[in-house]
Amino acid sequence: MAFALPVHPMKKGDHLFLVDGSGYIFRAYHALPPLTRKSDGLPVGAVSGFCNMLWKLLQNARDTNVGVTPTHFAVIFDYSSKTFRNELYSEYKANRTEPPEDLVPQFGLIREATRAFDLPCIEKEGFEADDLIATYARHAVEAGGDATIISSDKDLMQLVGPCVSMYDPMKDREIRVPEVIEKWGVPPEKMIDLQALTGDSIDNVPGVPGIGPKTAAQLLEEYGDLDTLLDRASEIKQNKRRENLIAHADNARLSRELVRLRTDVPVDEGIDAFQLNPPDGPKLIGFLKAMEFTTLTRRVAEATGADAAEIEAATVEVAEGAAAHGPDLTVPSSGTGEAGAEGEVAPAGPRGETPHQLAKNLADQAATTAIDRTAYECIRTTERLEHWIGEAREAGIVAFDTETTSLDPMQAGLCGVSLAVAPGRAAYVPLSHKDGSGDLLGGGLIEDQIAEEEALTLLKPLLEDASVLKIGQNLKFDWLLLYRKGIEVAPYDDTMLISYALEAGAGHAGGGHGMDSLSERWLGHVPIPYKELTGTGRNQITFDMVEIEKATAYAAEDADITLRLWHVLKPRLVANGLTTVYERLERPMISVVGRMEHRGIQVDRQILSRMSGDFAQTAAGMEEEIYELAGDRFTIGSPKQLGEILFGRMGLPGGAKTKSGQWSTSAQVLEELAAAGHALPRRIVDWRQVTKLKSTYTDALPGYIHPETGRVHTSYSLASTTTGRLSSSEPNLQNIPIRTTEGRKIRRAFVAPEGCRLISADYSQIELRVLAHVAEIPQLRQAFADGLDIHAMTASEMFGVPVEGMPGEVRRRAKAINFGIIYGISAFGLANQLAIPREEASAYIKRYFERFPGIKDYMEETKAFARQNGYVETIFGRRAHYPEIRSSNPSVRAFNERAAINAPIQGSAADIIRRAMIRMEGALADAGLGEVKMLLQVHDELIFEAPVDLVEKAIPVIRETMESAAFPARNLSVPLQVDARAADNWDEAH
DNA sequence: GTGGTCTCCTA
DNA sequence: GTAGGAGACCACA
Repeated sequence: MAFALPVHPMKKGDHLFLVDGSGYIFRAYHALPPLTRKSDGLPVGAVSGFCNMLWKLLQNARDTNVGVTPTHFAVIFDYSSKTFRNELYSEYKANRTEPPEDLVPQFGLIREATRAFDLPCIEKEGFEADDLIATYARHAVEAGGDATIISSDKDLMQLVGPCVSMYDPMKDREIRVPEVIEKWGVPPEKMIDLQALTGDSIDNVPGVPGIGPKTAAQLLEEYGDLDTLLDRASEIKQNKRRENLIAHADNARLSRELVRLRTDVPVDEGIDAFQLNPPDGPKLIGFLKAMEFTTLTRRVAEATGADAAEIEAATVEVAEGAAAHGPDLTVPSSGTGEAGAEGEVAPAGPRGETPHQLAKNLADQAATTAIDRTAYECIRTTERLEHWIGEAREAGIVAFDTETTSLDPMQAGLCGVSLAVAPGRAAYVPLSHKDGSGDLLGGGLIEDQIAEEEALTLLKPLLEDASVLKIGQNLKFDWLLLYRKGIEVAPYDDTMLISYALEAGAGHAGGGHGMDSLSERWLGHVPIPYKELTGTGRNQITFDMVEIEKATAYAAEDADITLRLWHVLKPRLVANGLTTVYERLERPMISVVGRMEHRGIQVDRQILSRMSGDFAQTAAGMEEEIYELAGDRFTIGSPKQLGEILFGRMGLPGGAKTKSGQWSTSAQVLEELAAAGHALPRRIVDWRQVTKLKSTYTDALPGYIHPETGRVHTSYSLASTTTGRLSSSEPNLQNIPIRTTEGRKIRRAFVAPEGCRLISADYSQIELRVLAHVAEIPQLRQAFADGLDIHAMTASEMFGVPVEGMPGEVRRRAKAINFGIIYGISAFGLANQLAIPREEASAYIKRYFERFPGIKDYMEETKAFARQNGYVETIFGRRAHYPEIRSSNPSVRAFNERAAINAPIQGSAADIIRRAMIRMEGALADAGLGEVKMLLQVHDELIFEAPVDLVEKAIPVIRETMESAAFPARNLSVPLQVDARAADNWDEAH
């Protein structure tokens, strides 16, 4: 260990150690025993290896093969592998692997570990660790010192020289010039040329096909360097090798720029700041204890003379790739920002600008370059289509949009496809446009259109190409349409979901995250309205009847706008720390939900038809009685007429008024009148129930049965709630009745096919559990840990009534209060719910806050946060915006405050089930349960269809996946509980 | 035909 | 008291 020296600049004889932190993480993860976990399950294997390595280098470097003691020390990380270039091309990386889930939390922990060792933790936005290491190594040498790079990455070997060496901490092996030559056959200064020839499949550096390290070394030995080799490539005897070198010379030069490290990064910290100081024993021990590294804790205590028993474990936050570093989730890539931009984003600006400037320029360009609809091409031949596909491949990115005959992706026919490869460079491929000259059966196909099948055959490889990023707006629609046609679009981005991650609830003009409002908001451009082409109402035509010229302007514009929006919005994810939310919670839902919608659920038409008949008879009888009691025939379904009868002619005491000043005829009002002994209101309530069930469910559902699949395919909206919940429509399958016996029967029409069962798995009390976690309420946590009846526990705590033999009414009130808390309680609302005086409700709330003071704190903190920031966050970092929370109108403000209190709870629960859904297919497949299909989501419930013989095996897999869904991103302080059951129909399964 | 209002279904 | 979607009615075009 170095002595405590006064600050001094690095000088001759000094030795700088530069640890490649990001590289180490991946290497340690794979090299060390996989299942090192803390007692609470947190995986810490890589952190453990990292700490041991640091300690060894700091304490006993001389005893290792490094052989020298450092005077300066720094740990370097990738700021985020999503530097601008990854932002633009993250999907461009072939073979890019997502890090394993149990490695993810360790990214943040390793930074924490570095700080606990009191070592500089260096990263710089827009640059990779390798570039920083190269720059600092140069600084050290220029100051007359030496540098040792702690890494075994071949990408860094180009830096090795007389004063710079490398050290592989796993093998305790030094890497100097002879070692590089031994391993690669070339000296360090030729490593760049060697890598340019061999390429790198992980980082997607192209290189020259057919040339591996052996051949590359031999060629460089013979020709000296890459330029000479390429100039004299024609002399090479081997035919294939010569042709490849000539054909891929440009790739080799590009690759050289990708692998060359930059030594001129404008760093924020000088190397003088890396001077090594003695460790802060207690601080380090606190961290090590928190990690439960007992052996190392003991060693550090011995070496620093601290008493480990006296020191408390530190509190260590586990973030899922801490917000600002979410992009660290991808494997680091090589190359510099400027080189990566070469030839691919040429319009963006001169070389040498930082990646973020480049991204900003692209965004500005996308937003400000005028949209010229006359510049779009109409693609009418396969040759032109192939040309555009080539352009898309070259760009590595393509926005696309499908034009169809219907808004329902399960029914829609394809009219055409549009593509955009750069802002302003867009085209439309008409496939099935008609001129109306044909007969009524739809003849009159216009000539000079590529046949759909032919076009899709050409497009499929592009749409499925792992190295080309596809961009859509509301992509689930196009994804599902193409999925029906045997194309699985990947990889992709969705501008609607990016916008949603950025500002759910922000509520700007135009409402949501549709293309028209996004275009207006971000590009200042109003796209051609769809209705301008198709008309509206009874004269509306389908898109295939639109003139091709107009269709081209419209469709190509959509693709153009989508691409521009992506340039503008995608960088904002990084800037706002929302990349992780988008990549882990939003984007993966497209294919998961797309498949669910595609599967649909079987609905028994007979059951519904029979019920409709029964309901019709019942309602007819009721109507006669109602007319009798009212003394007149009227439209019972008209609240206005009903109000006039009840409160006008019959003179019953009116209760509440509606917004527009009418007497309310809500069920609540009618129930009160019925309780007061009036006959008519009771009949009305019953009639409404029956007609509601008939019109909304038993009559409507059969109309949604798909003509070909015979099943019902709902459509889930991924971006229409403020909190992160899904919504379901056409039909809405998230509001199928359950509360009443009559209504519940409708669920019996949702069935499993012959030989299968439906499995229903639902989270028990998930929102209260989330509340107990986020508000840190000890009694609630304990009650959940003990598996108690949470409402009874609440009642017992509040009213002092023992749980044994508690009256139902007492528990019911506590339950209402618990729900009220989740909804951002008000005395008014609780009084309403429980039909008690407001004063009494007030007293309940007061007592609740006294018993659970953490709740009050949570509410106040949440409101303050929302006022301060205009949004609130779920435990996974999803944001829900409440721009009106600062309204001067007290009722608007109060409403927003309640919503802001509710959103983190409802939204965290929504995030958890999203995580479960995203993992479910893989979990089932891993268990050999690929035939078990997830069909529906109802906020806290998932419905599956499974072959009978797989049901018993599937249930534990489903339950386990759901119960562990928060992990490892978050360690909930409360267990999640899932109840699951199987049956022939949804009623009995639930 | 479109849009607002009222009511009611779910978590 | 939170978050949704949908059907019926009705006034407006």
